[in-house]
Amino acid sequence: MSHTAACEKFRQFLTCKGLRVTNQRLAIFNTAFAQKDHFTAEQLLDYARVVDDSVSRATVYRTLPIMAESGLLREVDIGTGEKFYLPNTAGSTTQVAQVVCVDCDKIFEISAPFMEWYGSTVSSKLGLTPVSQRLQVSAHCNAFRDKGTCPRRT
Amino acid sequence: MSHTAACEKFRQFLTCKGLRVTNQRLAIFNTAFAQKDHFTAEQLLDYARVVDDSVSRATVYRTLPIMAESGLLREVDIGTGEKFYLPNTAGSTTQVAQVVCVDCDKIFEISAPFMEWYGSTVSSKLGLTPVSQRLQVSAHCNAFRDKGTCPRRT
DNA sequence: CTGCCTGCAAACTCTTTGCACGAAT
DNA sequence: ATTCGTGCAAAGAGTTTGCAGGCAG
Repeated sequence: MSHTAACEKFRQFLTCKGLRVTNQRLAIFNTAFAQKDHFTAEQLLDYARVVDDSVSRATVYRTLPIMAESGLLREVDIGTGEKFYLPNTAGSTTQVAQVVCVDCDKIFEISAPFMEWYGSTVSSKLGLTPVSQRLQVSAHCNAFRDKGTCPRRT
Repeated sequence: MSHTAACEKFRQFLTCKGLRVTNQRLAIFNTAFAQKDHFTAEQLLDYARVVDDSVSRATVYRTLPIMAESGLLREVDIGTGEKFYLPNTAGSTTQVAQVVCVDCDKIFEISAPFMEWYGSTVSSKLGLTPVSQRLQVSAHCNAFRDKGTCPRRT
């Protein structure tokens, strides 16, 4: 999905939900959707302020859940205290797992369609209806272990 | 593993690591290991204070990572802001997934040995060595949906 | 005795919220 | 003209940490 098409979808989503299309929301959305990698709320604030310096931290935090609900952004919680976000360029129904390198702080997104099957199977045995599932692998970097550094390292 | 055997293992772990066997650490460990279900740091503080009212919040928070490292306690992070803990009565190498009911706030622990295989497979493709993996399913309670309540509800 | 361990309270991180002003519809 | 959205700063939750005194080894 192109950036402009995504932006149009976001505007539609806002209108559809009775929410207003404000400059701040657009600036935040455009900045978020332009990212190539995972980012945090704080990073998004910095980036969005370059485009529109009137954007505040509060609005970023208030807009992130809206964008996530629209399906245009994915939220990733790897248990480090802060949440990460990622443009959802693929279809929103894709099931993905994360592989997190503890040396490089890099997050890899891996397609894992079997997760949904697992969630359904296990839930039904407990009399539950699955809502979502997440699968995360923490790993060490071989390159870092061998050479003391890694090309992916920040 | 019996409670007394576990306590002995904990003492050994402390000594082995050059850490001191204090009354507070023992009170916290015994309280934690007596739990039948998941508990939070704050709950553990309350429970431990019944046994030894000199136990402080700081010491609970400092002891929890030690107990987790010893393998006698498992740490479960379901992304709700607070961590949960659970006595590790089975062997420490057991791979478990969690099913979290969003209606009842109940956490089910489910054996999922394939997680380890998945972690290894995916990691090796990325030049990584797996450290740990977690698989969590969020689900709604059918009983709650149908009757507006659930026997597991707190 | 030595120095790790402790309780207390303050600090910290990330996120949420109350309020009065400002802008979208 | 309404009403929702906004920035600011303070509050909030959960956890960590600096410090002076206390207890294990």
